[in-house]
This record gives sequence, C-alpha cells and structure tokens, in this order.
Amino acid sequence: MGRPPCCDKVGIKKGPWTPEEDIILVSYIQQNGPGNWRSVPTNTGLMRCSKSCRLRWTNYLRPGIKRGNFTQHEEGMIIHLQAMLGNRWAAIASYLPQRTDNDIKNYWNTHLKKKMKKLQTTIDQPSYESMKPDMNVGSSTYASSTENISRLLEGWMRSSPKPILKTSQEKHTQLNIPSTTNTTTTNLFDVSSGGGVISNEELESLLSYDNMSGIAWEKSSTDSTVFHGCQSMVEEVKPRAEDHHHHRPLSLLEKWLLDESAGHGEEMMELDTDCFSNTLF
DNA sequence: AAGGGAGTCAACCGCGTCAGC
DNA sequence: GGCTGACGCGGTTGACTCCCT
Repeated sequence: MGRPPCCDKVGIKKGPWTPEEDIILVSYIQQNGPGNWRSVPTNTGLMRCSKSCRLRWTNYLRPGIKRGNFTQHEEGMIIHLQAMLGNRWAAIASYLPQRTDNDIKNYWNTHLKKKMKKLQTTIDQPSYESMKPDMNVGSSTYASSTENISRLLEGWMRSSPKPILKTSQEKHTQLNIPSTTNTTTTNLFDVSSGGGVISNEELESLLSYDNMSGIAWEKSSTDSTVFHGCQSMVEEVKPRAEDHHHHRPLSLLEKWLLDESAGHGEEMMELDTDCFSNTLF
C-alpha cells in the first residue's frame, strides 16, 4: 500500500487566494511548520488542493521572499545561471534565495527573454555600445495585495519558528539575507558607463566563440532564446547540479559569477559559497 | 471615452522523482 | 522489488492592468 490520495478533486476551490485563506494557511504553518501538505486542507478547512497550498506558501507567503524590483545584479545572475543551467528555475532560485523559482521564471519569460533576443540581434553589430539593454525593467513596482498580506504577516514572521528544511533552496531562505534592493549593483552589460562588471575585452571574450569553445545563440526547443555558453560546460553542468563531487577548472563565465558574488553579492558568499561551488562543480 | 492589444504575474496542469508501504 | 501517492519542478494559462489608437 502506498500513501493515501492527495486530495479528491471534488469541491476544490481554484483561482486567486483570498486574504482570509492566506491567514488560515499561515496560521496553520505557524503552528505545524511547512510540510505534510496533504493534511493542510483537511486540518485547516481550506477548500484547496494540497498542491495549491504548497504553491501558495512557497511562492507567496513564505517569509523572506523579496518581490518585484529585480536588481541588475540579480538580473545578471539569472542570465548567467540560465545560460549554465538552462531552464532549471529551482536550481537558479537556490542562488537567489529571496526569489522564488516562479518569480524568476516569470521574470525571465517576460523581461529577460526579450532582452536577450534584443541582445542577440545587436551581437552581430560591430559596436558594443548598442548592447546596453533597457535598464528600466527593474524599476517596475509590484502593485498587488502582497504588501497588505506582508504587513498582516509581519508579526508572525518575527516570531516564526525556523523549521528544519530539506532542500538547499529552503535552507537559503532561512538565512535571513539582507535585502539587496538598495545595494549598489553593477550590470554585466553596462559597459559604456564604466561601472560595468566587465570590460569591453572581457565581454568580448565572454562572447567569443573561441574562448567559450562554441558559444552560440540558439533557439531552444521551447522556442525560447537561450544563451548557450561553452557547450561542454553546459553539458557537464546540466545533467545534474547535484553532482557535487565532480571538480573541474573554472570557466570564464563561472569565474565571473563567483567574482560577482564576492564583489557585489556578499550575501551570496555569506549565504553558502560551498553550496554554490559544489553545485556548479 | 471605449475598445483592443500587449504586458505581467499568480495559479494551474502534467510529468518525473522520491519515498512509504 | 513493485505499486502507489506525495512532492517538486517546469511549462502553460487566464485574469488583470496598462497603454495605445
């Protein structure tokens, strides 16, 4: 015999969560901790599927989530992690502990994919001056009831217990990383301003076919434009980020990522440098 | 002012993996 | 070892908002 069924689909409510439902869910998790999602609907009386409860918690109600206003540093991280790991949003999110995989996925699909396409078209042009992406993206404000709910939950978050978590992503979220919203950040592509992370030469080398043993801009199978970095590297990393014990020399791209973390994203290093290295290498 | 298209994001769906029995 | 269900993940959808005509 296996486990009992998750939830019968009869009478299951769908659609947006109400603040009342949020409060019920949060109160329950406050008392019992996250996990055992199957029991959540029955114990709380929520007419929601356990899956929906888990999703609501992990993507929205979980403490420590930062919403909206992706910094340029975060943007750069996403771009490069996506190039290395592909569309493995959970893995990417583990390096951006304040962001959910859903958030990153949405941001990629709505902002970065377009930006990368634009960049792809300009890559053929001789001047890197035109490679500066539109930096207004990160300035959008997140307008929803989230803030109200956040305020609602603030009191709980202060006194919230720190349950033992299983995944690295969940572990990261418990590390109480200071918000990077106001952190001075630089952008990989902000070359002309002089404040960029990398110089023209470095950017050129990053984009160089020779240096990356086969960098290419391609259409992925899902019709999303992806930046395929060093092919061998991608192949090596992609299969299993959990291949912790496989060591190899750093690529230029990976070095940049690590340097970036050390230089600007100190929170990243404080966070879990070992995890970062182990997962990548 | 109204209608339509584009953009955004929360939530759902389906599949693969893991774990209990 | 096989079956079954929970969990986690990535892709997709649909509702909502904004902007343009």
